[in-house]
Amino acid sequence: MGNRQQRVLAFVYRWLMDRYGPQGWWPLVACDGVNPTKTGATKGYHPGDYTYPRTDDQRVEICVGAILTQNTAWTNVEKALGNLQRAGRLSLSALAATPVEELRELIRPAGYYNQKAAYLQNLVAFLMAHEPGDITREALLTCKGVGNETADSILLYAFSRPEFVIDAYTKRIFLALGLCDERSSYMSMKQQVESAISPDVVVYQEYHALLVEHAKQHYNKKPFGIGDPLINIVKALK
DNA sequence: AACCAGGACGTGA
DNA sequence: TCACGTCATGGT
Repeated sequence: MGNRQQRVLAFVYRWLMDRYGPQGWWPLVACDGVNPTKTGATKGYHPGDYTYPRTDDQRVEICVGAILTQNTAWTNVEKALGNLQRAGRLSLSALAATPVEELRELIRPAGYYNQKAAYLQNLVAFLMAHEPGDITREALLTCKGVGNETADSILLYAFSRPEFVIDAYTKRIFLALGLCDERSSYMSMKQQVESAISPDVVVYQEYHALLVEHAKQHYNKKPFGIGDPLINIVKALK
């Protein structure tokens, strides 16, 4: 029964990669990656280069971005990250030394800045207290402010672990393609993909990024999925 | 002028 | 478990 879903998920990945090309997630402020074929925003992305993150600071930047982007447009996150970098606060030690009032002001453009400032301080303390090899999904989830998607984003993009990320876009697309229903849980969808696509950090990184890019084309205004060619293609698939 | 953005938490059924 | 209110800025 999972056999068709398996084929569909593999097909969708190839189709998206064919259409959009490598996405080069996660974006980094101090990264000069450029891909002229990419259709979406290219700033800070490094398509085809899977050697990131290269430094502890880049790892921290990804973790910070994962918190800041919660229910927030990435353009707003970029402003906050820019503030942090200009203030020299985009490192673990600098963040740990930043008073929460200052942190709030720096990340204000990302919204929910009171909550997120506290979440960031939690996460910074957590990261300082754990070795990279020591960081498990369960451990991350004990941080207040780190839920399923944020944990998986951190693991996949900052620590190169094969954890598939589900987000609101993924659910919209999977709904339209008949791969899940309205009340499918985060974990059920994650496990569905992870049992269909063998664990591979690069594939998981690209697949999630490709789903976001595709959703930005066809799934960010209601009714979702209008004009998405995948719907009919997948429907015709056996 | 609504509506949505790469969610998570606290609460009450 | 799960549905609902809350958190907040900025672009379309």
